Amino acid sequence: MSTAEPIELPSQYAPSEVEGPRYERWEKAGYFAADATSGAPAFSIVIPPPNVTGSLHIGHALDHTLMDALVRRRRMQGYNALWLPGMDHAGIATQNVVERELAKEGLSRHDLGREAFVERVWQWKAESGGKILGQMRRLGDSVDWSRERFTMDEGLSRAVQTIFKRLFDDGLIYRAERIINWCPRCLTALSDIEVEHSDDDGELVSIRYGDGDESIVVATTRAETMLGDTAVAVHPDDARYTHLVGKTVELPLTGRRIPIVADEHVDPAFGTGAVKVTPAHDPNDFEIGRRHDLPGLTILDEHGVVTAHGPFQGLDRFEARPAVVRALREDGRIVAEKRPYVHSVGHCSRCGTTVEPRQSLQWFVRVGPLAKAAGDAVRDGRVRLHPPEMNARYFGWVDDMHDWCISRQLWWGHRIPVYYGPNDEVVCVGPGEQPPAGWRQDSDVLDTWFSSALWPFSTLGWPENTADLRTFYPTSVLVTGYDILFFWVARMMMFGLYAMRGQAPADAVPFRVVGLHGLVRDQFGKKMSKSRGNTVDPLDWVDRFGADATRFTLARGANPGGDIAISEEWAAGSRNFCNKLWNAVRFALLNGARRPAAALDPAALSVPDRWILSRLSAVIAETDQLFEAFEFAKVCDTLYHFAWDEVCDWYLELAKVPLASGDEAVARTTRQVLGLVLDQLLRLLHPVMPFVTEELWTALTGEESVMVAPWPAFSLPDPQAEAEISSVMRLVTEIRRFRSDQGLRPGQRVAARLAGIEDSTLAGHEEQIRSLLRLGPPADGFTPSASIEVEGITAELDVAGVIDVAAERRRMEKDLAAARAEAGQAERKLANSDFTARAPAAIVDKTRQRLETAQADIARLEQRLASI
RNA sequence: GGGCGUAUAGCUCAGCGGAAGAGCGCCCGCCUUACAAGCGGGAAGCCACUGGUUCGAACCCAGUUACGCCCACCA
Repeated sequence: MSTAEPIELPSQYAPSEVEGPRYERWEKAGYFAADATSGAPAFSIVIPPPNVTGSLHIGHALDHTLMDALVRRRRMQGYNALWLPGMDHAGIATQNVVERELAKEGLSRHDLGREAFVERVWQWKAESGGKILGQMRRLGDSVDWSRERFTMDEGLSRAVQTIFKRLFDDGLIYRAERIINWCPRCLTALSDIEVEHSDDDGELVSIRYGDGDESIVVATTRAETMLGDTAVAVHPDDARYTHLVGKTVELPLTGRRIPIVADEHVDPAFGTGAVKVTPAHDPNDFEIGRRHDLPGLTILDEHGVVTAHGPFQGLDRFEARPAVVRALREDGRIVAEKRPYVHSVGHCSRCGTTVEPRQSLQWFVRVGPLAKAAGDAVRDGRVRLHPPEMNARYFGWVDDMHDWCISRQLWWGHRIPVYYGPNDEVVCVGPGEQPPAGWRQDSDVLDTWFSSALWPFSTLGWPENTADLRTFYPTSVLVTGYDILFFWVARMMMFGLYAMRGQAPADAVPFRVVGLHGLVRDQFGKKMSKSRGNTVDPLDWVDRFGADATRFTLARGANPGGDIAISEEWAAGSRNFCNKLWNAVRFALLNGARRPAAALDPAALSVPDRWILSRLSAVIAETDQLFEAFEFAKVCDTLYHFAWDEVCDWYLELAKVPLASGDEAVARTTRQVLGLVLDQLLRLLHPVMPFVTEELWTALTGEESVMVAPWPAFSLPDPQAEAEISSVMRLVTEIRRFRSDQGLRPGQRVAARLAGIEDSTLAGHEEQIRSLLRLGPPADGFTPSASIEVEGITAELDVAGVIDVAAERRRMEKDLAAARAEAGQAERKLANSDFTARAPAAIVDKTRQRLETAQADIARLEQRLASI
């Protein structure tokens, strides 16, 4: 009720006392849980599953803030909102962690054996995995814990096996001998996206193969691979070498003779125009080898150590390289060396080891038709990317995708459901099926991304036709950083469209909208990295500034697709904003304001009331529109300025007069409006700042939770009140400026007369203007010694003896110069007949008004300058 | 080697065809009874450069320069 007793809050907001208990209460109340049987429209988001080995970093904090804001808003809007949490088993990463643990005990995974090792990983997961889930609670993530999933759990494993079988039966999964990226440390194949390229220093050596007229010079940065050369290739049209094509040359150090072949792939303009061909250790050479039926000679084992080549046997590839060069030099074979030679080198994204291209037998997904469908879904608008500028990148990727190597020589992961018979027969086994007795299963596991590609539907129960799947698929939005648009988003698109293709075409997509945000960077826009020492631990911020401040800082920087620069100062600013809200509500409660129980009586509203309600209406509409457009930064900015600049700086100050007036009817209305405005504001802010809004809103309303309060839909526009209050603001600001310029103490009461106000639109606002400016009434002996004129009202102040005439003159001269410039500009424009004839009438009118205002200012200032 | 993006106040960024904006920082003055995590006032920008389109350009077009990112099997 609006007549409630005053409540006094502490003068500062203490997040740490609020956040833990509030989260627990929400969870216990079941507010996070979605309902598959609800008739309400569904809204669903699946979390990008963090690695089970991971902990919350600032990028997650951003991601989660945005998702939580979307979900919380939808929930308040009455949607059946689901935010589904879970984790990724993170094949290589997790296996590495557990292997490192074993190493401390002096063991390797081979000492345990496969079964025991996998058991050990599960044990590790139970004990130390999922740290990040606890951290999500600290952030305030409103996820449905009852639906938490893990990519290796039983249901998801069934989904993996099911889709593998389908793809296999459709001929979209095949096994082939190919050159793949091999990590000699992790001892597994890697897909292209698990390889990171960097420009490294190397050495380019030119080597002469053969002798005399029958010799040819090739260049390489990987000299050791010459041991595996099985040909030299030249361009078919290269006249320099036509006499050699079809002949053989002696390969130095080996005594082998290798053929010279002609192949279109060779660029005759590059180097000598001759290329050494190592089919087993280079993807291009592999293709050349296939075209010319050349044997592949593997010279490195899985550790990258040279096998069976005389003096080089047993040398690591990086030891073998200089050793081979040395031997060639002694043999007089090196014709040129270039060092350093910068070239692009691939590294394992997990451990940084230089990747070795290696010929081996692996499983692949034939991506052609899948990628085509993934591209089409965006092209025809079934899936929209936000911001749309990301389309080009997306198409660039899906339209030119190479087949995906999905087998990994690891133990932790989904084992490939293929069995081999005694005579190498192959069978792919679906869920529930039994392989023929005695057949052995493929020893490889699947790429982690294979299971995460199923995430939007495997988590909802697919391949069963569950209520969750029917209700929440396709998911509404996918929120993630643009950096994994290709890694993950494109793959979910491929598999989602494939697995769900039985549904209506529009409903097979895994999500309808992809909201892409940028990377979190430091205050200078630099990438965060441990080596730079500029990383931010979001939990440290949660501890020091509160979860809301951390979230607000991130959301406030989140322009669509753009990177986000943050620093501690920004977090402190957000914390200050929390405190500002706290104190605004504190003020309201001290004055007995509460959210009104009944509708307001429009007739009782004062102009300031009508103004703030009108502004509130506009802000609600704007917030809605910005949320729909994923304009999180602008949502935050809009609400920040409304709360601080309008509600606190002006409305609360204006409200002090009626609250102190002693007129109970007037005070009651003000309390009601104050209660209403704060109630609505807190609801608007709740998606981004859940904790402080909850604490304040429950105090203000006495109700259970703002989480389940309806989203604002209030509208009471009042242009007349807005115009009046903006006049008040101009007058007050102008007088404040005068006082400040004149060095008058803000607290000092100055007697003033507001001449002309009785006849102006501001007639009813005199008391408030006096209150805002601490102006006293003109008493006996009042002698105006300075005057400020704004909008036809002349404020005469009795400041004799205090006023600095020179300062005042300077100020007026400055204003005058500005007014003259303004008038001149407008005049010139209006003198241009092209402008008056061709510009829209509204623009011309506006310019005319500008001119008139400026001219009036000039006249006024000139007169006052003359009289001062 | 391809593709994309960005250049606006000291810093980080909005604005994207009709009078240059925000946050932080900076300067001046204030403990004014919600808040000093605060209040009031203020300074600060040839909107990268050069041309073009337009009555009008920070905004559209072309070129230049400088950064940044993504993709790529160049020996």
